[in-house]
Amino acid sequence: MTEAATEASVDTKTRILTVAEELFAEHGFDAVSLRHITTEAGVNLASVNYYFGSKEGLVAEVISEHCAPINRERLSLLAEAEAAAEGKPLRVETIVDTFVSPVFTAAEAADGSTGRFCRLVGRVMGDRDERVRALAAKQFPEVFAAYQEALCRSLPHLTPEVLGTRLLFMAGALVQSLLFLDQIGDVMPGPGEKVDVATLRHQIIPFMAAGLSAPRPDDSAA
Amino acid sequence: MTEAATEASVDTKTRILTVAEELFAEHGFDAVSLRHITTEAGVNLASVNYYFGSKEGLVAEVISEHCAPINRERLSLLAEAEAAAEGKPLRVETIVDTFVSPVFTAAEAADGSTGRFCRLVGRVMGDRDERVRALAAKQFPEVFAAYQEALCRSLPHLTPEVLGTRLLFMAGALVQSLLFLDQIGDVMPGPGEKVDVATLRHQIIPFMAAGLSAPRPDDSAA
DNA sequence: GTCTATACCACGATAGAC
DNA sequence: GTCTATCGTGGTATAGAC
Repeated sequence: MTEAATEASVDTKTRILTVAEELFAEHGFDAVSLRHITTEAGVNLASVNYYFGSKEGLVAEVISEHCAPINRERLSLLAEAEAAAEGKPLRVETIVDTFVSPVFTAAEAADGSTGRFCRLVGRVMGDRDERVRALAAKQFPEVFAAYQEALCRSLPHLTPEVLGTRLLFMAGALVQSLLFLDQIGDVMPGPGEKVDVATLRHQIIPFMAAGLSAPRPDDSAA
Repeated sequence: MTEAATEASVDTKTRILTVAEELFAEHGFDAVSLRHITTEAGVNLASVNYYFGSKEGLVAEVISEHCAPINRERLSLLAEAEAAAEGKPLRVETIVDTFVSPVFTAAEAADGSTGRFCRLVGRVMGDRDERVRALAAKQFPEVFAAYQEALCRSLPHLTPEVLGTRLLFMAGALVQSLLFLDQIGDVMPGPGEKVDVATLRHQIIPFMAAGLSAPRPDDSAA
């Protein structure tokens, strides 16, 4: 941020980040020690604290590096779709697609297994440490507002408040699905129904679109 | 389990459990040390290991004590509804209600703040430690199967596989909503829109019912 | 500025005395 | 069944070399 990075510092810093990302995705944030990371990266233990301030700082950096481009692509795809629609409200499925697709695209683009990336994303939002979640949530308001606005135009029978809540439901379903991807077999009793990322992506869009488009809560009260 | 519990041992064990539940809900599973728990409970540090084997064992016990009654009530409410329907398929909203209500009932019944309980439930499923999630998932197949069957009857146009996946989406949305309840203000950009448990409960049912009832994935493919 | 060596304190776990 | 003492490992802070 403040200093012009020399080659050496960039090397050390990125080496830490690369290894950390790998190990965090594989074993979780607090199952991986700084000693493990620094040994694997061939750097000194204290350099983590030097470059990132703390372990949490390192975690935050890893999170940022993954979430920022996804959110940027979301806004970009949404803007594209809106430009193409020329003022007309978008189909809800289209809106959902721009929200969901960047996540799966990133998952497939990640070198190595896609499962690793999914677990990392899932871990971020599902983390029990409030500070970690807060870091992830920090990037969200802008994205949230854009989708809320788009949905308001497409679903004029619903209030912004209701749509806001439903956006949270949507994000929750997505995140939790990613988190449980690797142990779906444990919770599904059926015989080896394996659910892969492609299936998930294909099935989640109609679910979300229908949920978002549901009648007003008051209309279906028990 | 194996030994007949004496008064003293029960006292120590339950005292640990009570304090642990409180502190876990408040600060998270690994933010609370065994020393913190045992000091607060007025028992010796080693007694946790004696009664629960490990910290993870204690966590598992706390989880079990919360999830088991919720899942029992789910099955009970579902069975009641099915008995009342006399063989006819249930309304999807009814099914969703039996799934969601026990969670919120438990949240409101918890002495102290309801937020604490919500966070605990959220933490269990959102935990980054796979072993913790696996413990929670262990109780699920039975519940999962019952709901999958009920939904198949109510939504005959959908396959069990699709409904199974949507059940996961539903559970995910619920869990993640609980987890983020206390920091919704951070992610929602609007001016102080506070979302309380009652609102959440009221709004989540139509969302889920509509999502579950959505057309087959193939029908709405892009 | 960048990096290293090292010391510190809190944690979970366990062995063995009582 | 309960306690004390202790072990290995964790994150963190700092003094000082380059």
